[in-house]
Amino acid sequence: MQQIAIQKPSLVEGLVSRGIRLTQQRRALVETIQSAERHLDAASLLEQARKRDPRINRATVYRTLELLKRLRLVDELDLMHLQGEKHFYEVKPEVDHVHLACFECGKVAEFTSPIFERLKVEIARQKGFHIRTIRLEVGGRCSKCCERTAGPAQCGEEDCCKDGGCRHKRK
Amino acid sequence: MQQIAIQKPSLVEGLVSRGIRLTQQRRALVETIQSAERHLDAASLLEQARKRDPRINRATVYRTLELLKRLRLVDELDLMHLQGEKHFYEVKPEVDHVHLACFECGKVAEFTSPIFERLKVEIARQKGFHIRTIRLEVGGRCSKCCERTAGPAQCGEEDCCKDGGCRHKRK
DNA sequence: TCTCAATTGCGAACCAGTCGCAACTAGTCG
DNA sequence: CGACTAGTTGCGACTGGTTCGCAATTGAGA
Repeated sequence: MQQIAIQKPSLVEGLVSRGIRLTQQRRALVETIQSAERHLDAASLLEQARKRDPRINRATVYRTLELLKRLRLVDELDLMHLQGEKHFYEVKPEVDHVHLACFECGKVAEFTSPIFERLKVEIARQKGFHIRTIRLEVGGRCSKCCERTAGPAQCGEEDCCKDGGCRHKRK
Repeated sequence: MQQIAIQKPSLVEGLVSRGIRLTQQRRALVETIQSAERHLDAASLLEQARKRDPRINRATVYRTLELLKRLRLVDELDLMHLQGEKHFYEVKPEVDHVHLACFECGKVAEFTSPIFERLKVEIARQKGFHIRTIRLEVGGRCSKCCERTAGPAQCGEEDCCKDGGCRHKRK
């Protein structure tokens, strides 16, 4: 039996099926997001997308992201402000997942769990809240960094790092 | 039997016990956060704190918040960008809670659940991730708004609001 | 009370994101 | 196929939250 990779929903299709005009720029942006290997912020999205179509403007990036968010085709992330205030984007997955951001090495891991799904159900039921978007982000120290440095502060800040990392510039 | 209110940890104490210098400005800021009835952003925190000590400067607000975050005495929230890009702050509670932001009426509700606690344990165990901070935010439509307007879009945007609200300016 | 590292105020700078408007274009209709 | 037009884009100025460098001030230990 062949292993079938989890298919991300097609953004182009998502736009066309809603009757949204598919411009050259939107196509380039959307294809870039779709094929990205990591979470892109607006600036790197622009940079990447310009390889497909150099005419794209910064404002168009933001307008397109706004559109995609509104249509719930992409999710917006903060990744615990690992890299300043900017936002990151990913194709909205079939199943919501947790983002685990390591303050030490900067890696971002993803995690799905039936318990997360149960939590969503409980929120909806107990509070009568209709969930449109949900964002669960965790900041701390990943397993590798826990092993590698099992104690002392990495950043030189007092009272910091010792139990899970920090976001200071390294000294 | 007397009902005992859940006590928020004291920020002043938290600073003093760590040997952090307690300036007039910090005291005013910290007392303001502690006694706030709603989630404050940096600007309203400044405004409120100036009633206690008018000398406080904007930069000091940000520097103090940075300090409090680093010491894990306060949590930083986005509240799903309900009101633009600014951040909100609250005294870090004994038990982590979910923030439910209604895109319709703008109210923010809080929610604690044993399932949330179990999820944290599972993240730590399954991924070997040491959690430093966790932030679970939900955007959508609260129960009152679901009752009040059981269907049509509120914002005038097409393909929007109909199942959970949006963040558009109302037309 | 003296001392000095830590903290503050000030104002300029930064940077992600937004806006108004004229020019352009995707997709429809004749 | 070519004209039409609502929707989209590029441009560049702007906004608003946040940060920074530096000189002046201050809390708290000696």
